[in-house]
Amino acid sequence: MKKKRSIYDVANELQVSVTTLSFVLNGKGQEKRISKEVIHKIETYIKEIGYQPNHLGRSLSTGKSKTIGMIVGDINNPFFSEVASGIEKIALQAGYTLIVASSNNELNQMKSVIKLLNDRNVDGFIISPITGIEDTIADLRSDNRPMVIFNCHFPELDTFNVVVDNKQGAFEATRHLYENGFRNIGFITLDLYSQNERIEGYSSFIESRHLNKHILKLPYKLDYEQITHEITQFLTTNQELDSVFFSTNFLTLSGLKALSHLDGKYAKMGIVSFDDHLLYDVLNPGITAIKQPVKQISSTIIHHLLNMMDTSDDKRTEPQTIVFPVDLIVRTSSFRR
Amino acid sequence: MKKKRSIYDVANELQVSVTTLSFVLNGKGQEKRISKEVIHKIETYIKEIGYQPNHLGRSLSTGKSKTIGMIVGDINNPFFSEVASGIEKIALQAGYTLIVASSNNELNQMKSVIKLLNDRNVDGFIISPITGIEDTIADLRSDNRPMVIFNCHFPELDTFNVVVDNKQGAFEATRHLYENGFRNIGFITLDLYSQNERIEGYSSFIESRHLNKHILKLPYKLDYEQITHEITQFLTTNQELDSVFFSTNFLTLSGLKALSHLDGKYAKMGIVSFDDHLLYDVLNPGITAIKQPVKQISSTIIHHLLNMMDTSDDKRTEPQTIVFPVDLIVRTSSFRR
DNA sequence: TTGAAAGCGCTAACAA
DNA sequence: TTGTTAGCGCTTTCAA
Repeated sequence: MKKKRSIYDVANELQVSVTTLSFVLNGKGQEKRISKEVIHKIETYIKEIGYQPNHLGRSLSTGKSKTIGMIVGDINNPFFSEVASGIEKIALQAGYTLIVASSNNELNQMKSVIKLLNDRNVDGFIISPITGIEDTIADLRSDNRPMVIFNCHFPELDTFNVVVDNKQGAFEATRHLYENGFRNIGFITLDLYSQNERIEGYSSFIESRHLNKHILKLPYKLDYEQITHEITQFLTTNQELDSVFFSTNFLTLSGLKALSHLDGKYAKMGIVSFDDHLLYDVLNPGITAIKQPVKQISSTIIHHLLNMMDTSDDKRTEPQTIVFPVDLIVRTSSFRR
Repeated sequence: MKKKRSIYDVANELQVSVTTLSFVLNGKGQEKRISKEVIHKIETYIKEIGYQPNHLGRSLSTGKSKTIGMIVGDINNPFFSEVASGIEKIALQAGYTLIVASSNNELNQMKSVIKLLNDRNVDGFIISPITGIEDTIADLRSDNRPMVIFNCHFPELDTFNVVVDNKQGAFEATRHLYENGFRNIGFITLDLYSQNERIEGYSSFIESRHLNKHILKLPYKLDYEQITHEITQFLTTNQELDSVFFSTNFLTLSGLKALSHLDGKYAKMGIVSFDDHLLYDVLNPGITAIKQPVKQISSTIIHHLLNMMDTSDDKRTEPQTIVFPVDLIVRTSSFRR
């Protein structure tokens, strides 16, 4: 691997000082009153030889790595991968590189990737948190690290959060089933912090109509087969159910699998899923879903983070929680068939 | 943000020299014959204050960033995200951070992210290439940069490649339809380099039985709606088709959508998809698919790359192409119904 | 308008 | 066995 030219080499070849060169390289030519000719000469030469300043040297010197660390539950989850790719795009344009790491919803894993990213001197964090990580976040926060929390948040921490109205979404999904004549609505969810508001939304509607709650809260670390098995159990032991509201995409898939294995009666169950999926449109019946505004979420996250990273510690945006409404995409699965 | 201790600060506090400290920090204590007590003292203190050497300083000094750059077509594609997360896991354990960037199948985008990653001093590349990128890859190659090519490859470049037997897979998928009685098999694919072998596989089988080819090659940059539209067109203008083989996951989704909009006759078409998907199992009929061995692919890629990065330029593994076989997962969509 | 040089944090050759 | 010190490539203060 051929060694790249350093700024000294280039300065030498150009017969200018490194200072001058550095100024021009950083677009401070005007500001520092470098002569037009010199600026031109430098720029031409740079382009010609394709010189690129070494990022590491620059980072070490400036203390900024121009890197953003993002921690999601699981990058294979379409919601996360879409948010991540939306963010990546804008980050790139702003000169930042995005490093995405998965926590797999495990506390230790999450702590260790935060540490890793920290050791890598990321300039900012984007985190989808899980229970138990509060302290770590509080530490980063008190250290004044630019950071945006998304997907769910801890109200007791004064962080900058971007979330959707999970409670309202779950409430409406449940109501939607109710309004279509379903009275025994089951709710299948995960034992994850991010699901709490959805549970609240469901419970809140059920209580408001004095219906019976049927909640299945699954450990988050089960695989597809196991979840399908658990759901099958749940459905068969709760014969009165006429409809189900799934709290995530993945659960819906397992749930549909489970339903398809059961007898005819189940083919008529009402179904709603939290999180939309391209395939829901293709299925028969089409699956009614709560859709999160992914584009808006990702763009809000990255713009605020960029803003925080550009601003000096003291006058950063106030901590706040931005809540996006969700959409109910009505398809046929939520109707009586 | 509080300033972190440097190695000098710590050396001072410990009353040892930076050299000693650096050696111990890098696990060279034994090798450099540092006394057991000193090693112990250092390790204890390090742990106590939670000191972590600055990565940038280290990288600048060693010339290794301990970072791997991966370029995929689109991180939202489940195939890529699964390969990426498999790689990330192993890379992390080996002390490497993975940066994943999407090319969106655009040449310029791909060139610019390769440049970006290069400027970021990544130690190795993992690339899913597209047409037109040959020269860039050849440059990296002649520069002796550790690199693994996957998904598809250019036989004329002597790179290290990890691919599946696309041709054989497509051949068998087509044969499978044939053996189930379908005689007018359409093939819907994309205008991407990575699809060429699949086209060959299809063509090869069709020719071997003297059947008629029906190929729809779509521009890769269409969105879901447009693709659905094009497929609908294709199906209605080729009334003789009794089955379709879709070249990618995403095409299958659009295709199913298109089929669902057409009249009853289409409900009986034979269907096979290249690339499996969790949902294929849930659909009715279940979609028969060619499944790539994702785990093996990702593990092979990263292990070989780690190996290349650990080895001095001259005695690296010979360039070679590792080809994995694919599996045909038979479900009901490929039977006469 | 330009140059010299210190410093960012770390590694490792060399000296002691 | 430990300490000194010269880089790694860049930014930026200070002086000219």
